[in-house]
This record gives sequence, structure tokens and C-alpha cells, in this order.
Amino acid sequence: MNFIIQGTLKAIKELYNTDISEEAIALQETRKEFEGQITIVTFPLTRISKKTPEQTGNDLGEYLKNTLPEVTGFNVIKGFLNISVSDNFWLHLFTSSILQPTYGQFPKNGQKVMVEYSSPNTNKPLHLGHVRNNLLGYSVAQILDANGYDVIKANLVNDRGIHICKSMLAWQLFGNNETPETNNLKGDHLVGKYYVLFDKEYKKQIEELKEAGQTEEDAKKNAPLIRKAQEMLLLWEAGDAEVISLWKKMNAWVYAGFSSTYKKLGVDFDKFYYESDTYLLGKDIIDEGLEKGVFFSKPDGSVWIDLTADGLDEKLVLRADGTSVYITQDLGTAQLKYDDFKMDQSIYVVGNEQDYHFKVLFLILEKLGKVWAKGLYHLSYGMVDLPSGKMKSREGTVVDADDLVDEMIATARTRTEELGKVEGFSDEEKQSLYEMIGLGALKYFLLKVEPKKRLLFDPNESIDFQGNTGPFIQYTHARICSVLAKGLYENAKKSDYAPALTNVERDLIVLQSKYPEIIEASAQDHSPALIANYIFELAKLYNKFYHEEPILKADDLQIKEFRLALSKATATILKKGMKLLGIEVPDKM
RNA sequence: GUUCCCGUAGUUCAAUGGAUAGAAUUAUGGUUUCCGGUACCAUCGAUAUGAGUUCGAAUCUCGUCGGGAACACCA
Repeated sequence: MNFIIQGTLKAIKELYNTDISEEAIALQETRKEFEGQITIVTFPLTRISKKTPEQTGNDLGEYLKNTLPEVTGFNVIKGFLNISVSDNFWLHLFTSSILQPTYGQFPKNGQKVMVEYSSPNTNKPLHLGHVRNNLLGYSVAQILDANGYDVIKANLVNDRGIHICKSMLAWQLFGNNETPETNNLKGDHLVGKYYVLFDKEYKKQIEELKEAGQTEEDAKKNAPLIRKAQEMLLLWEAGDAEVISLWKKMNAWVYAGFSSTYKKLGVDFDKFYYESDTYLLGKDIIDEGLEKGVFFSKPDGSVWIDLTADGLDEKLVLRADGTSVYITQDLGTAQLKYDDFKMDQSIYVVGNEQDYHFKVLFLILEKLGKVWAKGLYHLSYGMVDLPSGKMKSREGTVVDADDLVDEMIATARTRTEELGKVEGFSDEEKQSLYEMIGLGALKYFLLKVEPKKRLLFDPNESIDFQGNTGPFIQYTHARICSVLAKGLYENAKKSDYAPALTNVERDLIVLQSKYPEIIEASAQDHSPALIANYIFELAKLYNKFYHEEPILKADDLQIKEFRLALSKATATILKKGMKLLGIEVPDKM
């Protein structure tokens, strides 16, 4: 709506002899109860005009109407100037822009951005929390791509540490050489089973030691199992052949399991980093920091940074014995990633319980004078709650990712079969449809909420296909496809529409014209939710249009072709938008 | 204790500081023609609380109350 802004600037210059910036003009969509499509808020301008909001609105409206051919009328209500734009303008916008194949795809902007997400531990299968992380990361990557960035999807796998040793040890002790093949169990689930078993046996030992008179604290340290796990970690770090080989074997099981879950979820990565490769990094950054005086040593040899001036604490960055802590590795890994790709931005998709960690991490890198530090961003998201309360693996209230996906697909099947609309589908077509619907429901449900907000996942409700859901949008798309097929859209003439627009038609074009702004805003805010809510609005409005205006039975051939084109444009936006959420839409369902 | 995030209809979510706070769901009632009724239309229903800033506050500031999280020589 740039021509309105420019026109208004000119108006203000001529009427009030003042120059103002574009940002000073507040444009918004006209509320549907009023006449017009675009509204200017006049309150901020009254300082310049020295008139009442009403008079200012009238002055501007009159000026715009007289100077801009696209402006056909206006009204001023309580200081809001509502502008009517000609149908010709909207039709032209529709054919020259909205209907074009590249609509909503921005040209390359020459910027490179890394999105790191998923980042699983290799000691247990993925659960609902990871699902939110994966969907969010993947979707944000898609959105950035649509905005013209070069995107690198990265996954930093946490494949070492005491927690990994726990499942290894438990398998060694109790596993009887069980493998995914012998037991027909997905590798990550098998390893997770032993992680749980470790915890169970460990607790038993703690109880025994407590009964023998030890304090809880001592018991936790002295239990033979934890001691053995620690020994194993030392052996791993020393490169012990047997431990390494066990570690490789079990990790391979887990990776096979993860890769099948990723595939099911439809997410992928361009670059994997492994903590087993990176956990020793960061020491040189410590040296650098000491040299620059950003860090300081304590008498025992440990290295710290004082962030109290920034409202944070003193933070340890290297232990007295010279070994790394979590943040040491992260400093090193950040440098490694930058050296590898020289990206302009780097986005970490990590839960909000690590807000403090990332604040510290980024601040340290800035203080070290890393020019790329300003491109770092923590995409923090809220926890996923269940109606029963918080997910706790120990209490068995954790929702497993694979189970969840399977359940969604099964429900999609049941629902679809009940409706009996898949006659004539082959078995493969049916299966692929059920997957599209089940996953669409799940993904849409998790992505329609603003990332930073906590989210309540009700398994029963998520499977509801009514209302603001993925399947509703998928259905709308399928219905449009059906109309287009019947109307032989492909053969229809595709330009020179000149009908007088009905209200819904105009509303539809106006809404469609907002799509690029939404794509931009969702990248800016790192929020797929904006797109989800937008395409839902669009689907709803299309249904209203569909209900009110005949398409195939329109009296006039030109009108019919125009309405088909309008339908086609809607379907395309729905499809593109859903794709940015990682959701496929069927042509038939 | 300190810091951070969040409080909007019964429920789940919206609202670049702008008009009478929108949807979805639930409940109730309705849809001559109809291209796919998983649709459409209508009614009921909310900004936790007290101040402040502003022409104008759900939104910004401060306090109170409520929910969550972080502040480890764990990762």
C-alpha cells in the first residue's frame, strides 16, 4: 500500500507544509464494519495539522481522493480515515502479483543463516518436547528460506557424557546381548529402556545404602552403579577400545531410530555436529579471554568471568583441573560453526529453561569482541504441558514421539474411514493421506501457538479435526482442487478479469495481498504461528466466499473464470503457507 | 533471596500503543438454489489486581497476587 503512504506524505507536505517520515503514518486494515479497505489513524498527525482528528481526516481524504486515481472514496469515523480503493486496483494487484508463481517467495538476499535445532541426547527416544523443537526449527528454516536467506539446518548431537554411560552400563549388565534385531525394537527405544533400567536399579542401591545408615547424599555418590558409570566415562575419554566399541554400537542403534523418527516428522538437516568431537573445544577461547582480560583466574586455577555489571553472576568457564564445563564447549562450538560457514545469523532453537545460559553465552562472545556475536539468537520456546500436568519421564507421563505420531495417523484413518470419502484410493494413496492428515493435525496444533508461550497439549483435542486445525485447512484445499478440476481451470483464460467485485471477493483479494507481509513478519519474529493463523483466516474467508458466490454456476463466463482464478490463488497460498509449517496438503481427501 | 518468562470468554489460542478486545471449541437455534455439510450463519461469554505514562493501554512503567523457569566446578 505504498502509494497511499506516498500520497499521504505529499498531502501533509502540501496541506500543512511539513515533512514527516513514512513510519509516522499508521496504516491498518479497515475493520469490516466500516466502508473501505485501508485506514489511516489521524491522531498522530493532529500535532502537525493543528486540527481535530476529524478535520485532519477529511483534509487528507479529500486530497487523496483528488490526487490518486485508485482512491474512490473515504469516510472519517472518530479520527480514523477509511479509504476505499478501486476494484481496478485490486484486480490489477491480483493478476500482476498474487497470481504469479513466485508470489510470497522473496529473492535471495545474500544472507546466510544457521538454524540449530533438535539436538537430542543419544540415551533415550524423542518425546513431545522434542517434537515441538523439531517442528519449530524446521519451520523457521523454511520461513527464512522463503525470505531469501541461505539456510543451513544444523543438529548438535549430545552423544557423550555420563548419561550415555548409564544406558551403556545397564545394557552391559542386564542386556543379555539384546539388539534391535533380536527384539524387533527400535534402537532408540531399546537404549532408552536401559537408561530407565539404570535409574531404577540405581535407586534401589541408594535405598539399600540408606538403610545401611548412609545419608541420601552419600548414598547417591557411593552406589556401585554410579561409580561404575563414572569409571566408564573415564575409560571412554581415555579411548578404551571396548568401551568405544560398545558406545559406537549403541549409538548406531539410536541414530537408526532417530533417523526414522525424523523421517516420519518430515524434518532434515544439512550438517551434524557431535559433542564427542566438540567437547574439548573452547580451551583456546579461554586463553584468548584471559589474554584480553575478559576472564580472570582464581588462585585454585579455575577461570571465571564477572558479569555482575550486566546484572548476571560470576560464571565459571573452566574448572580448576583445566577441564571444560558446558559453556566452555558451547563457546568453542559457536566459533567452530562460524569458522565452518561464516553465517550472518545463527539461531539456536532451545527450550526456555536455558534462557540464562544463552544470555551468558552470547554476552561472553560479545565481550570477546566476536563481530559475529550480534547475529546470534536464542529461539526460546515454552514447555509442552499435558492436561495431567508436567511431563515426567520417571512417572511415565512422558509422551513418546513415535507413539504420538502413530496414534495421530491411526486416528486420521478412523476419522476418514467413518466419513467414507476414500473410495477409489489405492492402499498407498490411503496410507499417504492418513499420514498427511495425522501429521498435519499434530504439526498445526503445535505451531499455531506463539513459540515462547507454554502450550497445553491435549492428545484428545489435538485429534479433533474441527475448527482451527490442520485438517480443516487441508480440507479446504482439497475442496478447492476439486472445484478447479471440475471447472477445467487449467484451460481457462487467466487474465483480463474486469468484473465488479462483490464484497467477499474484494475481501479475499485484500487478505491474499497480505501474504508477503506475513512471511516477512514471521521471519522477523521467528514465529510460524503468524503463518498458521493467517492461513486459517484465509481458509475461513474462502469457505465464506464459496458459500456465498457460485463459481462453476456463475452466470457469466468471465465471472466464472475470475472466481476460478481466485480459488486457484487461495489454494496456492494455503499450500505454500502450510509447506512453510512443514505440512503437506492433499488434492483429494 | 535475585533474575527471567507467562496471566485474555468454561476451555485452547489471536490482537505493529489505536475504533465496539477477534477466532476456535462448548451450548442453543438456523442454512430456498449449492460447485465436497470436516462447510456456512446467528446468540451467550474474557483483558488477574492497584496505580502511573498517553489524545488513546490487553500491550509501556512500578507494585500486588497467581503459574512456570533459571541462578551448580551437571549437560
